[in-house]
Amino acid sequence: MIRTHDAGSLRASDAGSTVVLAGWVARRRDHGGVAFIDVRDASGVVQTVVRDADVAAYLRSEFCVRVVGEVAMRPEGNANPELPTGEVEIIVTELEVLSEAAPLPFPVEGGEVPGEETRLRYRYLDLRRPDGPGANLRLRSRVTRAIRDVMDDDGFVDVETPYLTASTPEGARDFLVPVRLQPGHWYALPQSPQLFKQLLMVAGMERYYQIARCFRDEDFRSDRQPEFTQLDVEMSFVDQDDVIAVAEQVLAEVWRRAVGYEIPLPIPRMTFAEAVRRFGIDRPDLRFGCELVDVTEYFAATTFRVFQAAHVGAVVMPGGASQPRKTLDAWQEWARSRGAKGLAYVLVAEDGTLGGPVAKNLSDDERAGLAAHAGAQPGDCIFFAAGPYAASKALLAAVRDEVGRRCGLIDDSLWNFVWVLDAPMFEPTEDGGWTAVHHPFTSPKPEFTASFHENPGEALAYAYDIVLNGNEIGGGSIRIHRSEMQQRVFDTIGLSRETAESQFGFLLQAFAFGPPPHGGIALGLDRMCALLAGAESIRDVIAFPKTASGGDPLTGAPTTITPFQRKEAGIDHVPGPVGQE
RNA sequence: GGCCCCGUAGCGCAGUUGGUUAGCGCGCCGCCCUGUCACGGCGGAGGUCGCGGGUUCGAGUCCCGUCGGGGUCGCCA
Repeated sequence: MIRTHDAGSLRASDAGSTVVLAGWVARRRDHGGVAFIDVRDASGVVQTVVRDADVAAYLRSEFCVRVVGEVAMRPEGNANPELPTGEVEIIVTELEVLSEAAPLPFPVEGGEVPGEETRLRYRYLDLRRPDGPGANLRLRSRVTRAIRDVMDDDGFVDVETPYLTASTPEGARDFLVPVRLQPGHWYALPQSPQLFKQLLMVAGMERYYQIARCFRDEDFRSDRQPEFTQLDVEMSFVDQDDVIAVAEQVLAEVWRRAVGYEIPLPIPRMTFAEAVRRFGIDRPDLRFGCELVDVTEYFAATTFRVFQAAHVGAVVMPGGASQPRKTLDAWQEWARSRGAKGLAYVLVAEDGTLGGPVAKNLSDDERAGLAAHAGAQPGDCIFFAAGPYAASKALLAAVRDEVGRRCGLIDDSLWNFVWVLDAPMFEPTEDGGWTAVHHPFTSPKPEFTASFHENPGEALAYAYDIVLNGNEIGGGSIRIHRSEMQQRVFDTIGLSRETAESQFGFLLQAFAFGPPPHGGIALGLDRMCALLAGAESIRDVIAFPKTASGGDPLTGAPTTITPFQRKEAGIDHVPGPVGQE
C-alpha cells in the first residue's frame, strides 16, 4: 500500500505518529500562508495543514494525492466536534499529486444533488460523493454477505445457472441474444432461474441458492429495472413452513447486520383473502390503520344508483372533512387518473351531520348510521368505491395509502413484515379462460389438488409472498412435482400438450425420473436494499443503473451495431416455413 | 401504448400580462489573505433558454410537433 493509515481512522491517540495518507482533495481552505486541505478516502476525511503556499495553490477539488505528515493535536479551540477526526490534523511534510482532476461536472462534496441523468453519466463521481449512493453499495455488500453466511450455515449449495437460455413466450418479455453459429436462432436471458432450480431439485441438490441476475424487457418503475437481482432459493422434501422459516432466518440476519434491527420472529401471516378484505391489496402496509370498511350490505337497499353495485367499500380519512373543495376535487382527478369514474365521499361535520354531494342522495336512515358503521368520527371524510369487488378494493387500497401519506399516519421507523398466504391459483383471462396468478409450476394447496381443474376460480395456490411496509420483497411456492398434476394445470390454463412440450418439455421429462417434492422462494435484493437504505428508487442501490428508457448515460448503451456485426450475428436471417428451418 | 410533471451557464434554480443587454447561489479562472472547517475579500469568464416549426412588430414566456429525464396506469407467468 502506498499509504500507512486510513484518513478517517485517525484519532487523538495517533498524535505524534508519522503517517502516509492517500485520497482525494475534498475541500481546500487556502489562507495564503497556511492552507487546510481536507483529504478524503473511503474511511472518511481528515484535515491536513499545508504551509507551502505554492503546493496549496496548485491543488484543486478531487485531485488524487498522497500526503506524508505528522498527526498533531489541533491548537486549543480549533477542534471540530462535527468530525470523527476533528481533534487532530496532519502537518504535511510531503505532498504528491497522484493525478489531477478536471473541473467537476457537479460538486462531489456538498452542493445540491444533481439530476439523475447527470449523476448516471458521471456515476463514478456520484458514487464518490460521501453522502451519495456509494454508501448504499457498501450496505448492499453487507446484505449479500449476511445472506451467504445464513445459506452456508444451513447447508445450501450455491449453484450458477445459465444466463444464455431458451425463450419462453409466457410471462414477461424476454431479452433476446442472437447466436452467430446458428443464424436465426436466439438465446433468451432468464426472467428468473425458476426452471433450472427445479431441475437442480430433480438432480438431488436438495438445498440450492443463488444470488442471480434476472432480466425482463418490460417498462420501468422506480422499483423496476430491466436487470435486477434476486436471492433465489429452492429446497427438496419441504413444506411451506420450512421455506418460510429459512426466509425468516435470512431476513433476520440481513436486517440485524445491515441496520441493527431485530425482526420479531415468527413474522405474522395473513391470507390473501384477508389482506384484500381489510386493506384492498395483497401487499398491505400494516404500519397504519385506516382499514377498509365493507358497506355493501349497509347499502343493499339504497336508492342511490352509484351504490347499487356488486361491492361498496369505504375508507375513512381522519380529519378529512376540513379539506377545501379544491382538494376534494383533486381527489376526483386523482381517482380518474387511476382509471376510476370518480371517488364518492361524505364529510362528517363536527355536529355529526353529513355533507358533500353524495350525502343528499342518501336516505335519512342511511345518513343516520353511516358514520358509526364506517367508524368515522366528527371531522372525518369517508371515501367510497363502488363496483366490481376487485376494482373497488384496488381503488380503496390506493386511497388508503394516499390517506396514510397525507395524514402523516405512517411511521417511517417501523419495519412491518407480513406473510401473505393462500393466493388464488388462477385468475380469469379476457377471453374467458384462466391463467396462472403466480406461475404454472405452483402447486395447489392440498385441499384443492383434486378440484382445481373443475373449479379454477376457487383453487388456492400453495404460495407465499413476504411483504414489508406495503412492498412485496419476495415470493415463492411449493411446486408441482408430479407430471400428472402439471399436465392438469397446463390443461386448465389452456396450454396445449404440444406447446407445453415445446416450451417445458425438458422439465416434464425430468419429472419422469423421480422428482422430489420441492418448493422455494425468491427475494428481491434490490428492493430489500432500497428499503434498508431508505432509498426512493432501486437505482440508488445499483452501481450502474439504467434510465427509464433503458439507456445507460455513462456507456451510451444500448448502441447501434455495425453492418458487419449485423451480418455476423445473423439477426437478419429470414426463417423458412415453420418446421423446415 | 395512455396520462401527469420537468428541460434556462459546469451544477442547483429564478425569470412577472409576451417587451430593451436573460439573472441568483455554488462551482470555474485571476489576484489577495497564517487557524479555517460551507473560510473570507476583490475582479473575471461562462448561455443555440433541449430541438424543429408556428403565432406576433417582438417568444425563455403562447401554440403544435419532437427528443431527453422523472412519475404513474396498462404491462411485469
